Amino acid sequence: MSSSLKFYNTLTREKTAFQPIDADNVRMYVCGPTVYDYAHIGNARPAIVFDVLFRLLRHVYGDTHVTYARNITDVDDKINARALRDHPGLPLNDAIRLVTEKTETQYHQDIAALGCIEPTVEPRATDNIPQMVTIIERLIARGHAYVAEGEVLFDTKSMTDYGQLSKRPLDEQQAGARIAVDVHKKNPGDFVLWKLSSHNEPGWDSPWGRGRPGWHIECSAMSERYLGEVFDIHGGGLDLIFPHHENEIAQSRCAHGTHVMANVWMHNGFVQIEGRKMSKSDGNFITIHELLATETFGGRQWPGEILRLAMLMTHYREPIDFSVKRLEEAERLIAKWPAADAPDASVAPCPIVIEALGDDLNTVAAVQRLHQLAQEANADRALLPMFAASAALLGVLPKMAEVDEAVAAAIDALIGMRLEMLKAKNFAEADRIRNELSDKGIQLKDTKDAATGERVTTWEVKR
RNA sequence: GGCCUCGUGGCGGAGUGGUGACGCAGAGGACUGCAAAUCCUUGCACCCGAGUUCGAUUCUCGGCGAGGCCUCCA
Repeated sequence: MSSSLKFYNTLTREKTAFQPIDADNVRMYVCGPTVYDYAHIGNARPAIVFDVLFRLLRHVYGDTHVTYARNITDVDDKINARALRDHPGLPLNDAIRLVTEKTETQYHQDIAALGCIEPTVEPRATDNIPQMVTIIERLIARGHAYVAEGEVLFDTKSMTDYGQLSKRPLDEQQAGARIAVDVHKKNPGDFVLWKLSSHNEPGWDSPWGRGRPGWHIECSAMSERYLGEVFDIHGGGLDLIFPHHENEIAQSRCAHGTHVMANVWMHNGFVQIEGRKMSKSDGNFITIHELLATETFGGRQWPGEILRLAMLMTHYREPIDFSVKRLEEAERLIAKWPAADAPDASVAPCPIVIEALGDDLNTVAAVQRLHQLAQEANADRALLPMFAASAALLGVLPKMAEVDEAVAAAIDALIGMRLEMLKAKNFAEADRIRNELSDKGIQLKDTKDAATGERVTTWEVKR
């Protein structure tokens, strides 16, 4: 493979060349949503960022040679709470299913609007309980986990190099002293693999009784099932580094006896509002749905492609301060880009765009180049396919507006009338026609024929 | 307290040991009957201090400032 990809690896804190374990099957896992409520725009960032990465990998290694797994977390105490709150009359399992199905559907609609293509597999935690039990059994058998007071806990002291990802040695953690030190834990940093459920909590039978999994174990189980014990890339938000990913690593490595879980760990930065992390628990967040379908942000709705472009205008590891001004700039940019259908695979994207993306997903440079290509394509239609292929790689290609032939003919007729009015210097009538079309969302553009100096009018559907 | 990021013009943002990207907005102009679109021109910056260097925005150290993780969290 000639294209060279480099990614910043949280594990080493360095940008290094990417070498897939198997170029015929490049494997990536990304932590997906916990489905209890609308996803906020901060949740959209990893979905978009790793969607771009997925597209890039598919371009480099081939569409059928990349496996992208993104999970749905549908077992969680927040889901239970939401189910009890919203559907108090129903049996718990039914209430939970209502909450998770509704939220999952909404999530899929939201990120589809943001231009994200579907991952190869999207496993659910509840479909992988036996796999989790198997891993926990293995951890116990290998002396990395123990049972105490109805919980199965991971024994962090049993792993000599625990803390590599977050660079947080165990002894130093105690300085924080904010970890709830339960007496039944051998060490304060030990975390739950399995906990018993009461009657009004969802539960599954296990060797340790009817219970439910801890937070981290699902990703270990699902990544193993779909990607193998060791895979190429694991992604997620910065806040997952500790404890979630650290503990995933501990579980997977100790269960499998491997030196790494994933070779490359990539983490996206936060979306901020007024300089602070957007967070559900802090209450300062705006949902994707609100941006798309309501006027709560900036007094208007925002198309998904604008939200996506605004997101890609900042490097994925940097924080983004979400603002109306930023969205407006994205809108101005995209408004100048030509619409096109995605070309077939025979049209190569611009090498500069590929190179930019290959340099630790430098979407900023890629978008800048795209903007140049757009201007070139506007001047010379022959360059349109390359622009379109490049834009498609980023997932930000403006779609051709659907206009049927009869309408187009009517527009052309009106344009013909306007040109006649102009020749007759009947400006009032000419402007009336222009305004009439404008009101219907048709923007006229007057240019001059270079050879004859004659006025030439073209039109497009306003975006 | 421990551990991580980051600090570039009005805004967004690359990048580099040595001619101060680029985009958006702004200003001026061309074109136009007037617009829109397009094109041309243009002002504005590298947190502070010390060090290394012939030379630092770029390297080192120290400040200051912002944010994050250590508790559910993308």
